[in-house]
Amino acid sequence: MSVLDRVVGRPTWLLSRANARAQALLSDAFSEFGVRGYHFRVLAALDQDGPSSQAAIGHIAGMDRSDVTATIDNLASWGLVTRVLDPADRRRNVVSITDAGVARLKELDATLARVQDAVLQPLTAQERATLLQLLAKLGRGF
Amino acid sequence: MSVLDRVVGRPTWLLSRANARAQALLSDAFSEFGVRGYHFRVLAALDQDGPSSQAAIGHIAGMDRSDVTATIDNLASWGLVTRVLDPADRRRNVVSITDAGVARLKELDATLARVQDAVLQPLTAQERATLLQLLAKLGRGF
DNA sequence: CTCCAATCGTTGGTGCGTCCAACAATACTG
DNA sequence: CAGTATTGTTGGACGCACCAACGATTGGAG
Repeated sequence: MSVLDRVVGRPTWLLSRANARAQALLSDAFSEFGVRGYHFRVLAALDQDGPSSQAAIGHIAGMDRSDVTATIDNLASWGLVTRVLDPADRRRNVVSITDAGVARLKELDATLARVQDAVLQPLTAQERATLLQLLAKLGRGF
Repeated sequence: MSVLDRVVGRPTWLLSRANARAQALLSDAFSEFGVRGYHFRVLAALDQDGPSSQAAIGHIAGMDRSDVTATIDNLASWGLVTRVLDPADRRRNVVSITDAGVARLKELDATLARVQDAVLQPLTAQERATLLQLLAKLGRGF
């Protein structure tokens, strides 16, 4: 027995276990590209909304501004995004995804899709739909 | 729109959101006692199995030995557990929960139960049962 | 009985995701 | 113009989970 009777079966425990497993699969898959969740989220935000300020990226991707800064430091050093001062508002940077960034994002997208499938693998199609619906209900009220 | 179309609805995202919400409720509730999840898990392990070595606690509670050490440092300094060298095997410590520890655990147990309810509050009884069952399936294969 | 392998506790470090406080530079408002 | 707000950056923190190394100790193989 590897876990406590008092804890096993508790919703908070089951949620954290299931999430831990999903995140492990995800970060494993992403690590093959030397990338973390933050990198993907920023790339996806840029692909979706086009060139944006870092504050806008943070808002869209649900990240703190300071974390956006660090993440873009990485992405820029890898040539996946460019960061230039906004001439119209010199407080802002205009961050844009590069061709290499789009290509990498495409790979990450495919990887992400595979991970979703691996995560849900123990469930039938019916169960998957039910689970997602219930999780969505649980998520509202953040 | 606060989140990415590409991410919302994805199982990994929903899981992490739902889990984040649950953990936030939990750590909020525990923080009123100045306690974290590790403290609860160690106290619960000791209450369940009686005086144990730190290695046994780690095994039962699913924690790394090093984290057990740090957690017991805290609990001992708060008077919730005692740690004495095992005369029968001087590599081991025998860790025991104190009366104060039992009392604290009782409070934490009640708190934990309230949190479970708060987490599941958006769901009907039927939905709760279904969710727990599906999460359990997902958790297997850790 | 000796030597080697295994175990225990401890220290110190890594990683990820999340969050906060402070600061200088710049923009906007009254 | 004065004061307020926003932006990016830096540096730090937290919680949970891991890992590597070390000395001390024990147990087993020969």
